[in-house]
Amino acid sequence: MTDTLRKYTREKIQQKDFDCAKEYTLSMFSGKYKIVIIYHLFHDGTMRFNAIQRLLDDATHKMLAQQLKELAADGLVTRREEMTNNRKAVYYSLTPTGASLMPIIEAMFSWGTNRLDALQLENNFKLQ
Amino acid sequence: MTDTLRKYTREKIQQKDFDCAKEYTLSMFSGKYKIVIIYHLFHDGTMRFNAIQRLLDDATHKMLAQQLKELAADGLVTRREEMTNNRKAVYYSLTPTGASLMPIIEAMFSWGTNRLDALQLENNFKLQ
DNA sequence: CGGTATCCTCTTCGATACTG
DNA sequence: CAGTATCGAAGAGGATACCG
Repeated sequence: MTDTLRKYTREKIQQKDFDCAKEYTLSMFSGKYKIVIIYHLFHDGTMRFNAIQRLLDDATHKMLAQQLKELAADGLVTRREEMTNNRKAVYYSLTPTGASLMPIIEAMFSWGTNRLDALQLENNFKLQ
Repeated sequence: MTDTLRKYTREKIQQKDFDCAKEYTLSMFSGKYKIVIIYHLFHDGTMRFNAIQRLLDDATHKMLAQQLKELAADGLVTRREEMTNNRKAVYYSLTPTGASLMPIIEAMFSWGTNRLDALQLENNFKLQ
């Protein structure tokens, strides 16, 4: 439903119905690879398309392009194109809006880490 | 990819690969209606299946049942069955683990609210 | 009342190939 | 190098019906 959610909230908002704030936020980063892209752009700074793809070795070319396009459309990421002797280089970087999602992503990281620790403890108890 | 993500992180974790903490957290509440269910169970307390469905008037019976089952499997929600003169009543409530997601959900709500306000301001500027 | 199974449709996503 | 188009397979999700 990832993209369905994005379309859904966009439509609601266009119809001046703003009663979907949490769903809207969720739709910002629930696309495939989006959290990781944001996370890396925040920590490593501006990156080229290929550099991002190398970080996400299981991401297909098509999917990555699509996700970056959506992130740009949502104002979380900027795209800068550069031509150096007939070679196109495209640089992506996080906007302030995109960076403002980091506290939430960090919170998700730390919740997940704690939760996984707790689950492991439970399992160890069971195994004893 | 909602459910795909849930399966993906579950598999990684079973293979003792815990390098997916944020994705794991995301998979906890990115199913259809899950944030809203958690939100309501937190604010309104224990509820019966039908009460939850009435709150989510566009949710189909099947989807709601499925999402509640997943939430229970993930330890975010508990299910309590009660038989009163041949009538089954099922009560759902949030576990402490489920409740511990609320700060993240609140953060998503407030990020979304701020962002939507900012976008409206931008539009007003454009229209002037 | 609450849960599940079946069927059917629309969307997602990967592989591949083609453009500038 | 980066982006897009096409095609096919898998998944999501609604409608409906049936079980306890």
